[in-house]
Amino acid sequence: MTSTISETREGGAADPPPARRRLPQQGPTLHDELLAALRDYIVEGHLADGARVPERLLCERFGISRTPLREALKVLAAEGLIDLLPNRGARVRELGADELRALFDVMGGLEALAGRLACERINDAELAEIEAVHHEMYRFYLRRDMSGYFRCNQDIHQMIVAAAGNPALEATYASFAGRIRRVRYSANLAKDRDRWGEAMREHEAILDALRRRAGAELSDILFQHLRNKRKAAQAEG
Amino acid sequence: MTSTISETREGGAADPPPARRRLPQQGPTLHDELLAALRDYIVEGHLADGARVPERLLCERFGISRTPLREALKVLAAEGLIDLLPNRGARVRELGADELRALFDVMGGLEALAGRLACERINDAELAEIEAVHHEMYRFYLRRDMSGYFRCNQDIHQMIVAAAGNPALEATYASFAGRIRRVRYSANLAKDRDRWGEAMREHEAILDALRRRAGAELSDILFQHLRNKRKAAQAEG
DNA sequence: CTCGATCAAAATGAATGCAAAACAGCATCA
DNA sequence: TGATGCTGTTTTGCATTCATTTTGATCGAG
Repeated sequence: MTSTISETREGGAADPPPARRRLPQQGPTLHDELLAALRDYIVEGHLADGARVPERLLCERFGISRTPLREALKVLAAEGLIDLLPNRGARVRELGADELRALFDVMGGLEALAGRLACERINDAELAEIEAVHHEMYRFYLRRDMSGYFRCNQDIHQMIVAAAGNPALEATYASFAGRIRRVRYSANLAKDRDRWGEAMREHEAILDALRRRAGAELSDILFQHLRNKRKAAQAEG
Repeated sequence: MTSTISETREGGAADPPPARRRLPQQGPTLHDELLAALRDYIVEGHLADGARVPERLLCERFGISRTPLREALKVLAAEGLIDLLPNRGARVRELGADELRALFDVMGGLEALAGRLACERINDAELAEIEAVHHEMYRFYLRRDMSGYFRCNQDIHQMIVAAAGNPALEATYASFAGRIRRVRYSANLAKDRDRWGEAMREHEAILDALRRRAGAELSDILFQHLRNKRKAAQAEG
């Protein structure tokens, strides 16, 4: 990621503007890079919930003027990552339990759709890839390696969405995933051994339905899978 | 709609800026109104497919400067209504057959989700409302009144989405509906008597599943319903 | 006559400037 | 002592300005 936009480090806030480079705007637009950088910055959780997002500060941090920053903020507001209060600046959107549930349900619906579409298009090679990751995930499960398990888990869901071959779906899914990722729902499966096993069984069912190209069935499983995931995450607050 | 933003009429383009009023920014933000106005303007199809969207012109039309307009354009680009080519301005996004199919599929997935959620929450009063519109639609069908039929049809789908009680879903659904509405898919049911009857039967099934609160089943029906709708629309291109 | 290069005009991307609104601190008063 | 009104500062929203790129046209060569 050799981006033009680079965050100056977080700790020392008293940096003089680091001599803005004036490279001749080669390929990608400055605005787009800034947008992506800001989105990552927020999704990664560097800003506290409900925290003000002062323009001035971010301008200095990213070394740009207010105009492109404000454009990016409008887009992020439209995406639902921040709230834009008139004359009162931007705040990181806080997610109440209800909103979080709503987002999870939409994620479930999107995955359900992805599963249905994937059953129509997926070929054996793609399926084999997913199966490979699935087995890797199973090994992590046996070893009780949560971080590895999570990584595989996320990869599988992402691969199903990709297998749907629907760019609009993929983009929407990514957007919702970002909104949810902000939340620290440490769905701590280690403390809930039952849920972990249940999730593993659900994944077996997912793969089985996918192998059989059973679209409607896979759709249901995926939606319920997300539901259960949400419940496990919220139960533990 | 007594909006601050009002389009000057379309025909005469040689209007001098109509003495911009400087009211003290009362309630709603100027930017938001502009955004909504522009979105409507594009969704309503006032701009040809792939047409350039010249900033200057729109600035004069809406009586504002380029800054808020450009902010709105960024948002619309993020929503997928327009393409923003670097240094080459904005163009109304053209939808090829593939993209249109992808959008329809997502709409189908969203409606499927809405149906599932609606089955969990809907009460008898809401159900009765939908049934009322359904019967009204049936009367339009018997009279072969397409425009009335379409209106009811759209209302029903909207009501199902609303009954899901999920703001995020509702917003996403509205966004996709706007993107699709741009397309002139005159799903001319008059010419395809069979499809019209079939659609009517599908709606009967939808209502039946909703009455029985059969979420998964309704989900399938709605997705297939959208699929068939798309096929009918595209068959006639 | 067609194709390519050069140059003026327009449009875009970003920065700066300015007026209005919100915020913070202090003084005043009940 | 606590609430309230005033004032200076900061922040936001929009307009304007500047630099760069694209666009269109004219001219010339093959």
